[in-house]
Order: sequence, then C-alpha cells, then structure tokens
Amino acid sequence: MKRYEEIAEELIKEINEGVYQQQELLPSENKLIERFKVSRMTVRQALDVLVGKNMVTKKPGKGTFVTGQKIKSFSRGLIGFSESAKMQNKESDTIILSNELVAPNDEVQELLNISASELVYRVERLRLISGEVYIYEIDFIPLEYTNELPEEKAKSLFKYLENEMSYTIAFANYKIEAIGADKTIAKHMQVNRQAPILFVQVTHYLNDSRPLYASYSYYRHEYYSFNSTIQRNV
Amino acid sequence: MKRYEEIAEELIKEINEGVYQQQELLPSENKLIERFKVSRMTVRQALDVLVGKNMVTKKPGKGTFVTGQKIKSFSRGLIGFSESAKMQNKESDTIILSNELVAPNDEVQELLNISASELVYRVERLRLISGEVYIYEIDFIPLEYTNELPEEKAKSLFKYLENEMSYTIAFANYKIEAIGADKTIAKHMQVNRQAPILFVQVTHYLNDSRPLYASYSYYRHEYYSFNSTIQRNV
DNA sequence: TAGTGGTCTAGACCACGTA
DNA sequence: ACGTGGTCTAGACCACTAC
Repeated sequence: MKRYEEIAEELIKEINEGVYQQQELLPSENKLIERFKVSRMTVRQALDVLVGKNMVTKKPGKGTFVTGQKIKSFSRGLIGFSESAKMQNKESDTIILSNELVAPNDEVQELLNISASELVYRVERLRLISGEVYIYEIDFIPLEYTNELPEEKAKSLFKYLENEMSYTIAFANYKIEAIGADKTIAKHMQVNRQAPILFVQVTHYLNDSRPLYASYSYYRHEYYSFNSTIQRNV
Repeated sequence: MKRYEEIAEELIKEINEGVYQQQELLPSENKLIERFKVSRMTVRQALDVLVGKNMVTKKPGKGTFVTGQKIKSFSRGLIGFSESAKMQNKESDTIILSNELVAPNDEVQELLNISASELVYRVERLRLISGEVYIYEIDFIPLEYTNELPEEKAKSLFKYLENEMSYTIAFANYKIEAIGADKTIAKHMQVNRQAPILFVQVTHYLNDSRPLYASYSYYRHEYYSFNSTIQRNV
C-alpha cells in the first residue's frame, strides 16, 4: 500500500467518523506533514484522492473543507454499486428478491435487441447500506451471455460479468427520471406512496455495441445524486 | 500563465498538428525535462492536463501514448415536450420572475469559482408550453461575463451568451436528483407539495475550464427524462 | 502579518516493460 | 540492463485570505 493511499484512507475514515464536521476545515497541509511525517507532495497526493471522491474542496488562502454527504454514484464514470459504496467506505449488502429465467417483454426486447423467444435472467435486488434500503433494482441479462446465474453471483452482477465472465463494458446508455413511488416500490424501499424516487434505466454495452444487460434502478432520493460531465458536441 | 500550462498548450498544439501520430509515443518525461528546462514535477503537471483531456494515456514501463481522438460522452440531453413541442409548433414561452444583481451565496461561489465580492446576475424563470409550466429555473451569471442583462436577453440566456456574447461552452457538469416539491416550487410549478420533481443543477464551462454560468432547474416529472451515454474510463 | 493552498526545483528509489 | 512512469523527499517562492 502506497503511503499516500494509507493517509487518504485514514482521513476518509476520520471524516466518516465525524472527526471533522461538514463544512469544516481539515488540518492544513503543514499540519498533516507533521502528523504523518511525510513530505508535502505525499500529503497533497492523499488530498487529491479525497478531492477526486468529492469529499473535500480546497480553497487557496483558506484551507481544505469537508463537502456534503450525498453518495455520488457515477461521478467518475461507470462503476458498480459495491464499488461506489466501498469508495465511500460504507458497509453495503445485497438481497436477492427473485432470480428467474423469463421471456422478455417488449421493452426489454428492444433494450437488449433480442427477440421474444430468447430467454433472459430477471434479477430483482435490494441494495442496502448500513442496513437501510438505498436501491431497488431489476436487471435483465440474456441467457446467451451467462448460461447460469447462481444466487451468489447475482449479488454483484457487475463484478461477475466483468471479472469472472470477462465481459468488458465499453459504454452505457442512461435514462434518468424522477417518479413517485408506486405500491411495489414503496413496499420494497420502505418509503411512502408517491415519495420522490430517482429512476435510472441503464443499458450496458460491450465494445462491439452489443447490449450486455439492462437494469431498472430506483434510488432513494435523499441519498443519491447522479453526476456527469458532458462534452459539447463540436 | 503558469509554466505547466504553457507546456501543456505547446504539447497539445503539437499533437493537433500531427507531430506525434496516433497511438505513438510522446517524448519521455526526461526528454521533456531537458527540452523545456523544468523539473520533473512541472512536466508531470503538464501531462496531467493532457491526461485530463483524454488526449494521452500513460503506461508505466512503456511511456505516454497519444490516444484516439474525441469519442467522449455525448448526450441527447433533456428531452420531453419542449423538443416535441417545438417540432409540433406548439407555443413555448418564457416568463422572467426576477432578474437582479446579487452577491453569490457559498454554493454559487463554489460552483462559479468566484469570491463573495464578485456580483452575479440571478435570473428566475418559468418555461411554459401551451400555457402550462414545465420548468422552473434559476440561473447565475457573473457580472464579469455580461455587464448588463436586459430582460429580453434573459429569456434565452443560452442563446444570448453563445450567439451575441460569443462565449463558447465547451462542457457542462450535471448533477441530477429527484426531489419533492417545496412550497416555492409547488407554487411556481402549479403542482402539489412533495410532488416528485426532476432537479438538475448544471454548470457550464468555457474552453479554458472557467465556469460561465450555473443553473438550477426543476422539471415537471411527467414530461421530462434525462438521457445520456457515458463511456467507461478504464 | 501569518497562514493557506498553488506552483516549482533538484534530486532519489521503485516496479514494470522491453530488449 | 536500461528506460519508463509512479512515488517520495526537503526544500522554495507566490497569490490569496483573514485578522
């Protein structure tokens, strides 16, 4: 483990423990140099990690501040749920509500570019952080790409497909909406009917532009914000 | 101009002129140290700029490569009735609720990277289609970029800044959330309190990464969805 | 005036890839 | 064995902020 990573982890731990309150100053770079007995550059590299995670903001002449609390799920591009939870050093868990082989409906057929006769796995999951439901998600993966889908693997689908199945996701198409929770969503997510929910439909594509899998995700609005930087078409 | 920015510009110019072919090596860091007569850190900061622009990729033990051109994230952006309305020749309208010069609060200071003493225009608008409110939006533009902001121009801010003021927006940073309508929003948008609203905060940036203006938009959830394609950055 | 982060120097050792 | 980028040290001056 590199020294700056150790320092970054230590600082993240302290922030999550509430050692520094929100909007409050982190120790100055000089203080951190003394404390960790390293050079300035190493301290700055450690702080760069936190800046990259949007956990702190630097202000010349003032100091380094602890920023807000929302989980930035996609701020650095595409990552899976457990990855993003890990980035925030939170305890995450996944519960499989159902996992079955079904015939795709019209919408899923279109998203995955398949016919009605090609079966797909339909996985329904709850994502928890620190014991609380944050995400309710339904995923569809064509049987073609994974002949079996053991319950254990379904828990971290993204990791399974990328690491064990060696599929590389090249890009993804997002559709994001605000919706009111219906009966099913309200029940699963432990929120009131009509509570605002961030709805995200993502289709993940391989290098050759074939759709690998599609997901419908419902995010608790208090905890999630979707972040993205978009280049202007030139 | 900082030294590392000068070097970055010089290298970008050379890449665009085709001095280094695609997939080819840039001069090593040591070569650049000799050439520009600077320290290694300055060279690395310059290269960091190019890495940030996705123009080069570094590979330990090998070197720094010129990457393929463009192909970044693109977006169809927000679509909904506003586009289809335009296509269907429905009447869209903008109402200016307020337009005043104010001191920026902390959040706006951070978004626009300005100090509390730099005044900004605060424009509050309603967007209507066929007489119905679809979007409630608040924009902030530093006085620095537009000495005056006549009411007529404020109606189409984007067009005004791009066409008449000749600013070119290079990229934008989006934050998207689902929220429940508060009292103010409910009143302006003619919806119930706690109705789901698609909240989008966008900061628009110029070529040199200076923020041009920031906006807070509240979309009627029935009519809007945000679409985007995101490249995986590995 | 003192403290902060931003920039910069001039060195050093390391792990990795290529020959 | 050698060159590459990754990490790290121990200094320095600057612009900006707060007092």
